[in-house]
Amino acid sequence: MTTNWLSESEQTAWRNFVNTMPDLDAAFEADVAAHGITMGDYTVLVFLSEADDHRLRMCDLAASLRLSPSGLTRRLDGMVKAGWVDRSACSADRRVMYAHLTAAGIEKMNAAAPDHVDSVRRHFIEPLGPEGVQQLSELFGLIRQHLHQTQPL
Amino acid sequence: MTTNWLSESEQTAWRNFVNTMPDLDAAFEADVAAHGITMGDYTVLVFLSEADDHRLRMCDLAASLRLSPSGLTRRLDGMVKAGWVDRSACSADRRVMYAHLTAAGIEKMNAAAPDHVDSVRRHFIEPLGPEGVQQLSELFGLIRQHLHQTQPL
DNA sequence: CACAAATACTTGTGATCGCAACTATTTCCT
DNA sequence: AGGAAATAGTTGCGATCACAAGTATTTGTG
Repeated sequence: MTTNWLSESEQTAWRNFVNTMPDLDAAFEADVAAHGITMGDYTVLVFLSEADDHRLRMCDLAASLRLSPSGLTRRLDGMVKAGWVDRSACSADRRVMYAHLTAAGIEKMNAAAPDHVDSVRRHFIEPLGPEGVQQLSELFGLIRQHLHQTQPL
Repeated sequence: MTTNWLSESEQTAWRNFVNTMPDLDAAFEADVAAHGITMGDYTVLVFLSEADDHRLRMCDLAASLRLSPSGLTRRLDGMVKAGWVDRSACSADRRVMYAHLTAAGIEKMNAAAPDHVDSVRRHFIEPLGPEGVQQLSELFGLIRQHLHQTQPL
């Protein structure tokens, strides 16, 4: 059987998507860099700031970030050194380490968050318009749903 | 002035998008791994196979791939070692190196491309449906257009 | 209870990639 | 023509991240 190649319009859609994504990522990265952090750092700050007591178990945080255990260990190394996060043991389960947001980390989060939201507005929300936002939300909902049915996650 | 936070629906759209992207990337990566290559390798194969004489100047290829010059040098190191690409000098301009697809590289491309297209169909085209593909194409066109007007590319 | 299996985390190693610095070559300007 | 500036590529270095292996602790099973 011969390959079922993409049609003209499918091709265009795919390329629009694939070519835009790296630039969009780069735009967010560039904006948040004004605060001396990366999007990776920022995402850690987001999850910790939303958590009870501003702390999460390493394994839970790794899952949220889609990061391997070792990846999270190394990322936190940097953030601990920067003073935004510290580690604390868990008395109930001594295998567990908590990642805990420091005062400086909260401060950094509070400084960066409004600018990041603004960044999302400028690069993502505004170009799409209200209808576009709604459409894109549904479309990625479809992709996400299909992935979760299909992928051996 | 207080921060102009995202509305409920904007929040949902943004999270649908941000949470889905890594999984979608991972799905493509996992599919193409069956051929012993990464999406990075695959993209190199695509650009070279579409080029005249199956070769491109390093700088042009780097720009297409959105890779730094050094990044491309290192990536090609691996692909040369694997035998899919070789380097050749340019007689007209002795600063430039061509990246040139080998017979093995063409073979690898021909083997991987149908499976990758199938992968795009399954994870991206089919969940969206014909209308969704069209919508998403337009939406990313808007984002792309806005980025290019705004960003100091 | 005891021991196997699962879980949580860290470390060693290697891949990917960007920035800065460097060499080589070409182009531009006077 | 001649020298400054631009362009093409590589290398040193450091950051990020995953996989495999190893340690420590807890859970589950006979």
